[in-house]
Amino acid sequence: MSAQKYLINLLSEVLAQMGLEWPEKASVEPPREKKFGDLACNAAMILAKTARCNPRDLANQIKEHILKRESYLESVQTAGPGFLNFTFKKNFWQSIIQQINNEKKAFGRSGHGQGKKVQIEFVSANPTGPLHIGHGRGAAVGDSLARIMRFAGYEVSTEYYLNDAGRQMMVLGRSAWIRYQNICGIDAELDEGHYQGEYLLEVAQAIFTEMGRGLLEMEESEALSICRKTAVHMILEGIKKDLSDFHVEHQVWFSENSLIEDNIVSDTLDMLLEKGMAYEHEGALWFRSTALEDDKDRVLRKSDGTLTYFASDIAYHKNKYDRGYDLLVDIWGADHHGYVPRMKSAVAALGKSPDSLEVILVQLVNLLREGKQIAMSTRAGEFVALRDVLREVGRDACRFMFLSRKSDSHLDFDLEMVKKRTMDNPVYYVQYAHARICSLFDKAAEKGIRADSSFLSSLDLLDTQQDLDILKKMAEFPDIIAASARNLSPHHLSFYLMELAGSLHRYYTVNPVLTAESHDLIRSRMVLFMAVATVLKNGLYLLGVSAPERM
RNA sequence: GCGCCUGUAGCUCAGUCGGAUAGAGCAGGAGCCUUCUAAGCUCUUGGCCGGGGGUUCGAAUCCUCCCAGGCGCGCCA
Repeated sequence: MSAQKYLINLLSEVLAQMGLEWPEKASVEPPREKKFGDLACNAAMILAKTARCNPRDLANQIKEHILKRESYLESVQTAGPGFLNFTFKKNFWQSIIQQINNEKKAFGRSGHGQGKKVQIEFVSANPTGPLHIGHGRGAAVGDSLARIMRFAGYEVSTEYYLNDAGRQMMVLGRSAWIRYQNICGIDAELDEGHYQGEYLLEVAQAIFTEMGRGLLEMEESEALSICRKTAVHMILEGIKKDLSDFHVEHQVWFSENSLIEDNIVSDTLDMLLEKGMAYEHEGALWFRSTALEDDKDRVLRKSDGTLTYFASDIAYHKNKYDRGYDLLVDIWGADHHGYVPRMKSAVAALGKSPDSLEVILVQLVNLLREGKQIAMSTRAGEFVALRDVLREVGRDACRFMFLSRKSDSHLDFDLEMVKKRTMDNPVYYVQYAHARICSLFDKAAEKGIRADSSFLSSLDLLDTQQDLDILKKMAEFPDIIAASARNLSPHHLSFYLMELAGSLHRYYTVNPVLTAESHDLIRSRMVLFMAVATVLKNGLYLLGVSAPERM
């Protein structure tokens, strides 16, 4: 059991004895300064009003009650305006090693999510070109969040929504068609509305290789259809490869077209009409979003009869709910933030709580090289592709960088910096801690020293301040996972891993392991290191970053 | 004009449900390898938490007004 839970249970019992209840708002957390002990609680200050006495007196009463009991606590102190500061016995912390050793890969798992069914939809870039660096950030956040939430006891499914319907696809087909005609020596020009990217040249080349000049003989509509389908297929394959190279998994690929073909969109629109949430006006169909959270009504079907993306987006979200998810997480580029109110309105119109849709807005990535901005313009086709960045800086560094920031803060991504092996680029700091431990175990094996669970008996030798620092840090891991899941914030985990790696590096520098003064101490430190390696590896896995055994 | 996000050390950023004297890395300064990986460690300099008001035992955190930067406000996608 975690120290936090242990204390909350203990305090709840004691408070009950005193005729008080554990206040939900109270917190049990590590205090800023070590001299205040392992964990601090503010319950006395919160309860002071209802108990009608001053916080310090109340804290003292609670303390007296606790001291009458048998517990893992070494000391209880009151301090400041009414904090209760707790210090645990050393064996409480030492036992974390046994727990890690028992649970191994599962250490850090919890039932925090209570099996809640969650769907995370992310990337969902239109299949009109390769993924760029901004998509990469969303991909890293979504994939890691899925891993973290699964670990924290949620039932998570990941999904990519494929916009394979609508005008954009037509434009894409025409752009490829023009490229194809160019290859055939026909004078046709891309205009501003077309996709300019070089990758369409590859698409056109592929068609030419397959069909020769055959398309020129066809009706234009047929040729366009071939161009469109080939382009979408090839681009989609590229996107899938980019994602798998980035170790990003989407369990479901959901086609917008299928929503239309299966009449899910039209059924949804009918339902909105029935509920009075949609109305006809000037030949178009409108969604009455002002009745809910939006500041103006939105068009669902244009007067020319075509659907807006919003119409299929509503149908798509309805379909998600119909599949039984309790929580929908959408990860969008921050430039789409204006859609949040209308989407929340749509959710409400579907009869669901707006809180059952969480939109994570991922800020755009500012790509730099040695501090100088690299210009990016999607329209001109001059964006920097994710695959190029991966090739240059590597998957691990790229993912860790994306996951070391709050997703809604702007990210300066300096290519030269991300390649550096310094603390500007902490991924190596964390991985190095893991590699150091593995290397040490190789050395131990050479010397014929082995350490396994049979050495867990001498853990009481791990009693220095540095031992305890590292033990307490490891004990935090399950709570960090749960908090990252609850806040939909993978970056908490990145910062945690940097701290744990720091504890390990400090420990390593000062405390010899294989040349420690006694056999028991050697083994104790080895099992300590084994536990640290496990936690680092589990944490890195959740970030989608490798834990190398050698560097 | 309206709305959303951001503003914390020279730089890049953490700061969870409002908690104690605001943190980390980098950069600057001073040290540490005959010893398990120096991609490391130790010490140190550096702050009006954008600004003003408010809420309370207590505010970087909540409310309000202002300032600066980014983004969005279409029968576009």
